[in-house]
Amino acid sequence: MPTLADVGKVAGVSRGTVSNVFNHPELVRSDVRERVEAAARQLGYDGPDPRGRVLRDGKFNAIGLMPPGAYAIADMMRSPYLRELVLGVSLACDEAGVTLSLVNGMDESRTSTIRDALVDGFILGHSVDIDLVGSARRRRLPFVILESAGQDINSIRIDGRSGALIAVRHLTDLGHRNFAILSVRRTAGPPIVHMPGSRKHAITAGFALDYERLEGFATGLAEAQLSIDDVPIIETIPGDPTAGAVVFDRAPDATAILTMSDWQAISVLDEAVRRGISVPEHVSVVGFDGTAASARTTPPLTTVAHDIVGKGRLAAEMVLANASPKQIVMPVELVVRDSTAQPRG
Amino acid sequence: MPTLADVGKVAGVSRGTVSNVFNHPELVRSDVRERVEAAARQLGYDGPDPRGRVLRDGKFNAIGLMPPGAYAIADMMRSPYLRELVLGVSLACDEAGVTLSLVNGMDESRTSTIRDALVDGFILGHSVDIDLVGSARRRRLPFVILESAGQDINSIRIDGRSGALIAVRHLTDLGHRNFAILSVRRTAGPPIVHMPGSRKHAITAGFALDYERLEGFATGLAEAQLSIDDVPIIETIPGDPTAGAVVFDRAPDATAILTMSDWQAISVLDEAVRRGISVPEHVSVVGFDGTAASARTTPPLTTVAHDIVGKGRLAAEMVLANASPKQIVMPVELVVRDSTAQPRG
DNA sequence: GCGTCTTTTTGGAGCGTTCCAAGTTTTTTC
DNA sequence: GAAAAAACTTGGAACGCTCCAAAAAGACGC
Repeated sequence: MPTLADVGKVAGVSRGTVSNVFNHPELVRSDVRERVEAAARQLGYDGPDPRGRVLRDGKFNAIGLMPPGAYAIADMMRSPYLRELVLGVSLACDEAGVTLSLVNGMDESRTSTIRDALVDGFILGHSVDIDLVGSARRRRLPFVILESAGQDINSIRIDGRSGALIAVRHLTDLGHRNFAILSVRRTAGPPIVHMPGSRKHAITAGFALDYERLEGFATGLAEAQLSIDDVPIIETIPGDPTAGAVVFDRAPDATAILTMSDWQAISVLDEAVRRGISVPEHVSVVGFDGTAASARTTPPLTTVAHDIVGKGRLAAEMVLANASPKQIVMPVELVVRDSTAQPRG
Repeated sequence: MPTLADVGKVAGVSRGTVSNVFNHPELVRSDVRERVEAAARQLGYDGPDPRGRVLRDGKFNAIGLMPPGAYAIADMMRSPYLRELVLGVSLACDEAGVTLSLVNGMDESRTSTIRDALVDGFILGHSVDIDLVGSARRRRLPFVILESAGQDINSIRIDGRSGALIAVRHLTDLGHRNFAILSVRRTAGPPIVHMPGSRKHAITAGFALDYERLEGFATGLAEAQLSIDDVPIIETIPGDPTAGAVVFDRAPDATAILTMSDWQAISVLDEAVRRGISVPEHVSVVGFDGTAASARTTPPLTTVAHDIVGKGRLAAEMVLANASPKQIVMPVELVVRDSTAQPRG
């Protein structure tokens, strides 16, 4: 493969001039420029090799996005939530003319991914086991971590506690007394069921966000003289298609199902159709996230919404701006649609 | 920032040995390894800088995906079709441990994107105006182009002609005689309406796929003694939310609407709801692509389906394998659901 | 202990570019 | 037509790494 220097030799000019022909043509006299271009054509040289540029400039013009938890990059296309997050990130990347690299990071390999990715900054979804923040720090690149707090680092998270609280209040106001909670399992594996009595207070390890939401649920239930300890809690990975079935099997008496993502709520809705259970007549369902998908289900989903696209965009902008660390908490809001109603008689 | 050489100096060993500690630790005696690791810790050196590695190895361990037509990378999250395509690509990337770079390419900048992207190969969605193939060739990297033919290059396309044909046959078999066609506009801009009589034979520039499909429609109509020249043809960009409205406004007598993507068909379905037109009682609608979304609409969409995820996966595998050029044509199949029925009396 | 074989370590070469201060040529001005 | 100013070109330095052939060190057998 010809290089800048080869072209220069043929055209009888220096490397620097050839470089200028491609990058700053206005600095080169036109006859020289033409000679260089002719030489380049003759050698089949099509402009500076990005590899050399990267070393010299030290920049990749790309940011990396790593999915949270046990997700692979393919899951970012499947999850309604992640899809909107990626949309927001890509909007900012489009504007900044920067490439978006979807970097994989299943568990152990996450840290090596961080070490080796060809990016100028990261957006990290949080992981349970791994010291992502430490790895990211060591790489000395700007980064934002989502749904996780931390001093002196960029983070964006939602107010999960309030979100959970308003969801429960909405349902208790409607008169519900029998709940089930569909919580998130953050590691790969089958659903975990915690029935009342048969469990410790603490639930399987999750993200900070998950504990917060559980707390919010507990507070809301307590306000209605109910205890979360009497509520079945089922944990599934977000895309688990069996989530709905497990809920109906293990909590048949619930009149209200609280979930931690729209994706899970959709699974519940699908299973309800399969079993001839009608929503909201027999059972009320509340989603979480407020994805576009939640507005298009049958019935449209009541959900705890936040601006996912805006979150993704903001995350990308923070990475790109590389300013001093900020911790941002995004507000949530209950969007009431048709999947919740008073319990029957 | 410390470098390999700095670490070597502190540990009293050569650069090569430090490199081995990080990349081939089994080649280094353990006491030396520990000394090097200590030196690295002391200097805050966290492993070889990927910039140097890229220059030396000449590989990026990434493939680039460029969206077709006037799409930006954000649109890949919006379009049901592209979303599945990206899913397929990312599945193959996950398996190969390769990063997926979403590279932008609005029109003129596409070729420079190809020149500069930090990837080992490309998957290109076709573009109308630009000589993508030429640029990709010059970069001398393996690439696949989608929905576009070409000698001596990798390409994957669907059999659009047959797809269009079976869609029309399905509708004429049901007894439909009044059609409208919702075609694709491949450049940015508002809908273009071609009414019978007021148009030339040729339609606005599109992809090869679009012409093929128009041909297939024409053939199918001719089989039923109908002429495509009597059919209103409306061209919209795929995500245009007004597509449905334009169709109903300009082709109010149609009992059957042929589209070129599920996304457009969904827009028609939405507009039908808004106007109180019921599908399939008042009007039949056929989608194209066979996305997962098409199975979840109300009513579920009859559509010309192909294996989009498989296509994306295959494209990535071809790029990764870098074998001799293949031209692949994928079969299509009519999936009959509930959006088509006999026309009313 | 000495030669032989094996395991480790070394340091030069090269990957292709861009920057920049210094040098050279061309143009302008009087 | 010479001096000054402007325009253009040059080539060394640096970016940080990995490979590899050769050198050095260590292990082993007798």
